[in-house]
Amino acid sequence: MKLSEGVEWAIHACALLAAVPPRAALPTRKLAEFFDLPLAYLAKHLQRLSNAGIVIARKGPRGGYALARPAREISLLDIVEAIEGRSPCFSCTEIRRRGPSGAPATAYRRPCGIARAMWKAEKAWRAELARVSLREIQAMGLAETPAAQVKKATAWMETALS
Amino acid sequence: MKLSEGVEWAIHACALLAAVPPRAALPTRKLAEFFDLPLAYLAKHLQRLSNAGIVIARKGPRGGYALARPAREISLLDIVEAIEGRSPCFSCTEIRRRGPSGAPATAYRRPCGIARAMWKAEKAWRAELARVSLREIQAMGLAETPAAQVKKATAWMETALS
DNA sequence: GGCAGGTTACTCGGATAGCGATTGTCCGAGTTGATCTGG
DNA sequence: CCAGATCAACTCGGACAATCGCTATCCGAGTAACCTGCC
Repeated sequence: MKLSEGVEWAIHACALLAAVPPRAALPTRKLAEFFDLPLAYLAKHLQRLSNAGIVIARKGPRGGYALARPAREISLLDIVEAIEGRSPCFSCTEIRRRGPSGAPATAYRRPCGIARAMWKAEKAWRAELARVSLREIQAMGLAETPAAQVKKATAWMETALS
Repeated sequence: MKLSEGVEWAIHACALLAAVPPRAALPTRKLAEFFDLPLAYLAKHLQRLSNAGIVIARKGPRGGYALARPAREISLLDIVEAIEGRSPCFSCTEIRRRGPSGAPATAYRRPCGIARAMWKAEKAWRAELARVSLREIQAMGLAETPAAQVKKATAWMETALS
């Protein structure tokens, strides 16, 4: 039960993309430089985000990635699902049917109670993630980062886009 | 982001142990037989439950496993954590400190906002799992299983304990 | 008949291989911007 | 000086290895019941 670290990378990357001016794009190379992460592997995660329709890719010179929607309309859940997949964490293998006191599927009217409980908890988790938007994440980051670092980042962004 | 199937096995096993009369114990062999699961692998998970103090192991003839506490005092969270571990799903590697606009740890007063959001969602998930007790799981299973199967299971249990 | 000791069989527990998924990496396809040439 | 075609560099995208954790298994340690022999 461990989320891949790619989730963390993807969220940070999206948060940075939220700060990119409209009509501009940030290439993988620059993103990797900003976070000091391995370029090739970060590219793989950005590719996932692209496939999920969260970011838009632009090829060629002056190309790169940009958010596909306003930051307010992107939730943490969107990003997590893009990286980790949309399949449920808990998969019911219908153990109750097996063994000496089991019965064929037709005998059971409702899904397994254990699975229902697990799925309910999972739903609560997803709901909490869906509630927080990338916009809020970005705002939090700006508010809680030392002013000196924010200035550095702003300057870096300008040189990266020029 | 996938829970190991051992979690499902452990919960089913605990639910069955909840039906065992007081002072009696059910060995791994019988549990594996009841669910038609590989004995050696199921044993590994029961071992985890034992280490976590959820079940009590009794060695020797007429030995086996029994719940360490009343079913009402065992939550799904206890079982999940016993199998999957107690470490948080999302681990923050402090990406914000890295790269050209990073700063040493002392510059940041609060934990990373992304980590806080992820942990909050995780907390909601855990809370939901902690809310449902093994007692409820057992009751659900009894209520929703066809009467014929319940009778079979009861008979099986008597022969298993004799 | 009761009791003590030894035996036996049954149980758990940790240490040990195999495999799939995540991690990590690479080069080719595609596109855009700049350049160069001719009018 | 301008327009068009060419070129070249930069970008993403999917295909390809390596490593780690989950899956699966085994045999040894320990214990409680049982059986036997003796008192």
